[in-house]
Amino acid sequence: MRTLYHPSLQEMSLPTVLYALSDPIRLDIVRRLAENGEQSCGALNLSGPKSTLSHHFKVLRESGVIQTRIEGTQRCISIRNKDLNALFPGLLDAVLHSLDNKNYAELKK
Amino acid sequence: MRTLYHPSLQEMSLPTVLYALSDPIRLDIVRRLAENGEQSCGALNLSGPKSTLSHHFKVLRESGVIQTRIEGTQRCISIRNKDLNALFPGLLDAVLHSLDNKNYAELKK
DNA sequence: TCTATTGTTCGATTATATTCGAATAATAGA
DNA sequence: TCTATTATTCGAATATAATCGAACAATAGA
Repeated sequence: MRTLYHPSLQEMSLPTVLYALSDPIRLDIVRRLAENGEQSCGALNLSGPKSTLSHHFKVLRESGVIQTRIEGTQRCISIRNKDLNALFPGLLDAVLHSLDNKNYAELKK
Repeated sequence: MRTLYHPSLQEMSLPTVLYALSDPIRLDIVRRLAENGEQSCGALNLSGPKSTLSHHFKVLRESGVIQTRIEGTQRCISIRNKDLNALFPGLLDAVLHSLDNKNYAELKK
């Protein structure tokens, strides 16, 4: 828990990023971060067991989609916009716009 | 084998499409289809066991990424461009451009 | 120092995916 | 009808991922 792994640009890959984004809960996290900017994990106000959410934060972080900044007892997470756009231009925007474009009832349960 | 399932627009979802695209082999298939248009499975000239490749074709098809047209003993597959762009505007282009943008050595083995 | 807060990590269970040989299906052509 | 071609499906083995309670870690504040 001391240090949290973040991949370098070289370590990031498209399949891994797409995989991280292929889960409704994780998409929901990314959408909230895109709307409201950096937030602590708790501030996202997600439902479900903490350990499950922590797992999803980890998948997103280790794929390079988000970064985690430690501040006291909190973990402030945000989207790695710059890095994502450098490697995969337009991808994140397309994903976020698609979320607006379509109904994802499974995200709202 | 008589009929091959294709999801309707309503049945397609972003997580499922992203998942289908999150595999190097499947990304390779999509890239080849984007470059050369509709082709029979065999014409793609992919390496590896047929049953494995057939599995990947199925994942792509059942997610809505590709469509399969039966012609004799062959299966002609192509990207569902129109449907993908209607539901997830810009997503496929971003994925394809990302493939050009970055090196994916793991695709070339 | 004690306690509350905020998350992570561990470990076990369950679920889902991947892989690929063998069998099968459908068709074309001789 | 027989055979080759093309690809899917089956089934079993292996691998990977999701879930979540319980234990743990780190810090803030009283």
